[in-house]
Amino acid sequence: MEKIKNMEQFAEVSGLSRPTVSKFFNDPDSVRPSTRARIEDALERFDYQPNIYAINQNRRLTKTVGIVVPYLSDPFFGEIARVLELNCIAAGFSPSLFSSNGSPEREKEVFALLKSMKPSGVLLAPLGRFSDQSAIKSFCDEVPTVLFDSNIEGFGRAFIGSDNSQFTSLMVEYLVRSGEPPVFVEMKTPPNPNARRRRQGYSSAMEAMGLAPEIVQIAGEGWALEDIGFAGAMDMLARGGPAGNTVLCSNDRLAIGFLSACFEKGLKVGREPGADIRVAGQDDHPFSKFTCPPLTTIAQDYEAISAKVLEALLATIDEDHQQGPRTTTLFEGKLVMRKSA
Amino acid sequence: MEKIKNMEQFAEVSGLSRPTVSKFFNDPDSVRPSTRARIEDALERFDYQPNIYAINQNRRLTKTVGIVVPYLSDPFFGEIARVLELNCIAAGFSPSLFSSNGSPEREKEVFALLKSMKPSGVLLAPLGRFSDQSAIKSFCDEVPTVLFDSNIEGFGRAFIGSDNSQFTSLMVEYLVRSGEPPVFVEMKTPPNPNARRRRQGYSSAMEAMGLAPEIVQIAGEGWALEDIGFAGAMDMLARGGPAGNTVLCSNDRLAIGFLSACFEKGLKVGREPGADIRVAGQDDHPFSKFTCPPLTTIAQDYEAISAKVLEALLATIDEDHQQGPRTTTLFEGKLVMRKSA
DNA sequence: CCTTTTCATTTACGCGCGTAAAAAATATGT
DNA sequence: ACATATTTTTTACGCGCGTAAATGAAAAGG
Repeated sequence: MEKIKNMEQFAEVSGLSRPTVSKFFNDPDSVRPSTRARIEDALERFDYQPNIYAINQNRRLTKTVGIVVPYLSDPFFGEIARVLELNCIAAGFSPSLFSSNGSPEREKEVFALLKSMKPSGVLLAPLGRFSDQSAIKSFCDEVPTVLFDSNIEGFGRAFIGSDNSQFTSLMVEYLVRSGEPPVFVEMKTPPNPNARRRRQGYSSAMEAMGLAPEIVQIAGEGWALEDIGFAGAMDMLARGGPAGNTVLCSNDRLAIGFLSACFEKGLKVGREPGADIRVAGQDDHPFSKFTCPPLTTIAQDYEAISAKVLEALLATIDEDHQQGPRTTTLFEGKLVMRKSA
Repeated sequence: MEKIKNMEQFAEVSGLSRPTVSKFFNDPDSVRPSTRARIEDALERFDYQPNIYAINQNRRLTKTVGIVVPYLSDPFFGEIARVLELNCIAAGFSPSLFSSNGSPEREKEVFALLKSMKPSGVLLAPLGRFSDQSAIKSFCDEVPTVLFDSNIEGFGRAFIGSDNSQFTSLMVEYLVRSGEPPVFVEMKTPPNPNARRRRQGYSSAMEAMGLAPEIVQIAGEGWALEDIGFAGAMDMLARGGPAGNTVLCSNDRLAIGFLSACFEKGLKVGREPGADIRVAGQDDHPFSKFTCPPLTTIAQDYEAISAKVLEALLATIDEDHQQGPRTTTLFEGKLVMRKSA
């Protein structure tokens, strides 16, 4: 199979003019079916693909979509990045994936990179509390950005996420109905703003039921949430355990660490008569199904969220001239009853 | 801060000529310190960054490095991708991350994309058995590629991975020394070639100790390894369990599913006197530390592997003219004794 | 102070493609 | 078969930058 180095040559071997071929690559349906067939035929016989750099240089906007997640080795973000990538491809875009790696500096570098890529749009899950707010602001002003997972009020053209207070109150309701009211366990300095809403959701749900909220804030920095949950739980258990026999963790990863600590201490986790403690989480982390016992949690609908994220991006790309108002979409969680609570 | 749209204008405001500025951006040290200072000063006052597409169009090779992993929501690959990304940046490259998503078609698409990106090199963890071999071959011929995790003999300029048979024999030795000899549990049709070497390592280690290897192959396709491990274990346990009280899983993810099934069946896992069964894995998956009980496994040295991967890439980039022979580097695993076996 | 070396500037071309306008060819309807 | 609408070709320009060669200016050395 012969190598062809530019569109000029390819046009020649396919017996057409370069502008026609160019038109084909921008949209195969924009040329006559017979012409299209000739090009596709030539594509079989010759090895050619247009130079993406030359293409993108002349387009004001490229067909690229940036996807930015705060931490790639967190399976939650790995999974949502995977689904977003698939959706982008299906929509005819070329996704470009970045991880901030938990570092605000890296997040800013990614912004600079993305700006220079002139993407059609960016799907951004910001670091949250640690993000350089002004950097995010100026980025969102320049590039059509849809925020997900972690909201920063007023930034970006849309936010799609979970209704965190609904998550928590749903779980609190279930836990209270089926046993003792839960103690809420969270990090003292959580890296992301969802945690705050979950705490608030917990407090108001408890108060609405005439119960006194009880919150335990455990120490620790960074993204090793399981370690933090484990250490926090060991600490709590060493001090006589939580007040009551039920714990609601701010997220599944903390809960996974908590469960591990319970096992270490020989506590039987679950809702059966002989059990010592109930532990619940939130997020339906990919691994929650396999903890021992399997973790009762609130499920985020990954597919629905990422579908909506892309929908929002497409919407903002279309109406780019007459910008509509910023929209916020919150998905409700579903209770996933497993054996831990 | 004024916006500047091209290098011409930027050269003007910094009082230099465009070629000089161009030289600076290619290597800040290639211009006189005083000139460098003037440019960096102008960079503070004006908002300008060169158009990456125009830059890359004229370079034969870009400063990009492609990273391809088979499945991004697998925390193992998430973690190794994260570390590789960091190393690339440190080496002055701009990493571009792709996931094959478990699909050979997607893998080929990624190859096409990468070819058109003219990267300096590519770090590739192929899908393995399902990969289109000829596609990988032609890709490796065209782009300097370093394979990792999963080897395909003869392809790429180097392979860096784990010494899988060492992993297994190390674990077999430990298990035999500390209790009954293990039954080996693996998928009937594992997606990746490491599994085969682990099976072989198991067999030869057992035979070397005068023991009869016993292999259980469980059914299942795809990348939901925990589910497959769980179902396989449930099946085995329903049929009276493995021959003996010790199970060595081909990898940690299967083991995690296996542990979950044991819990479901009320079996006590561990090496203490009262335990029913011992379960071990391989890989030291990020979550193995938090299973109940924590999983005894063989640790891969992520940092060492990814450092070596990048080193190999840099080597092949330098000597691009006089290609040395393909090198293979295998890292030994370390036994991580936790409580499951 | 003058020569040599180093660095910067000028000039000019090319990369591979988008894209616009006008002319030519082809398809469509009657 | 003709007029009209659609598609394709021709021609021509521009994008932002790399890069090479020749010239000019500044730094270094004696």
